[in-house]
Amino acid sequence: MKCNIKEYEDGIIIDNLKDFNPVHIFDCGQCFRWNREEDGSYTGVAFGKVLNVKKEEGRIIFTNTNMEDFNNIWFDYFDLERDYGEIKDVLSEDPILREGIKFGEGIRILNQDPFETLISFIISANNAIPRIKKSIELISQRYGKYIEEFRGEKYFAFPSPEELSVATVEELKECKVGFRGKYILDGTDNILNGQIDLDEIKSLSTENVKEELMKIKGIGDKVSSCIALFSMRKGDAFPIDVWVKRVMEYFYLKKDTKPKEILLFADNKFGRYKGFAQQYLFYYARELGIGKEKKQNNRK
DNA sequence: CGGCAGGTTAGTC
DNA sequence: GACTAACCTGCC
Repeated sequence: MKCNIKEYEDGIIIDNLKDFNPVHIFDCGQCFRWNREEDGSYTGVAFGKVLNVKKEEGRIIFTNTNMEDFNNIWFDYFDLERDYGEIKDVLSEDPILREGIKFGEGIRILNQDPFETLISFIISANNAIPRIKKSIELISQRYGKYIEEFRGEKYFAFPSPEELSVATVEELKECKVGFRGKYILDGTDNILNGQIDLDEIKSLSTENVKEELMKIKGIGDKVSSCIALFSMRKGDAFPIDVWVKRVMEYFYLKKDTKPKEILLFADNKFGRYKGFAQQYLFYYARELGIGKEKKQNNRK
């Protein structure tokens, strides 16, 4: 990478970091523990650390960290070794995606902790983002380790499988997970007793990763694709939620289409980068307000 | 305040 | 194999 990384008293500053837009990274549904501060920066928790991220005059400022943590955790977490220029070049061959890339400029797919991602996306099923965030926060407060206070807020790590295994369905209900409590426990069980080894399945093909993950109750096609894409470097995973379905039908298929067929189409069209394509399309859809035409009285 | 959003399961055909 | 009601909570 040709960018300039400097350490300062409370963190790291990077000049000339291409393809890094905090808004698009944190606001595209891939992560749930990042929150916007009043100054426009984002504070979040990952791998037991609290970090603040801000883009200012083309520089990226990582606050509350140091060179060691940056190298050991954040470099990989933010997928900084990946050349998004190459991905954008390939995807730009499609004229629709060329437009989408403009709106989603600076998006990166994070490499998150697999267990946290697994539980988070079990919670995401049939759920809305603010509620998902709330549940994950409550679970972290209740079962995770206290990390520190940052700008007046207390931060907790997401629990390990061991820490979460003491939970009961009743307790999880208090964390607002609704009917998903039993799925969370089934997932935790499967990881704890070694039925599914997340580090091991990482090396499988996307299709086989999904198959392994779907052995867990509450994990189907969409959720397993999200876990593969957002925590296991499976850039060819293509999670199809209602929004992706709408976007794909609107731009390409022009008619009601089953997820299986959408996946097939995406595979032909975008190939090994279809996971990234999905992220860019999401922004294009948002910009154009696709899906809102039926109910105009929406936000924004 | 009733209606609705949102993936997966489990049941029915 | 395809189709669909039910699941829980918060927001409109």
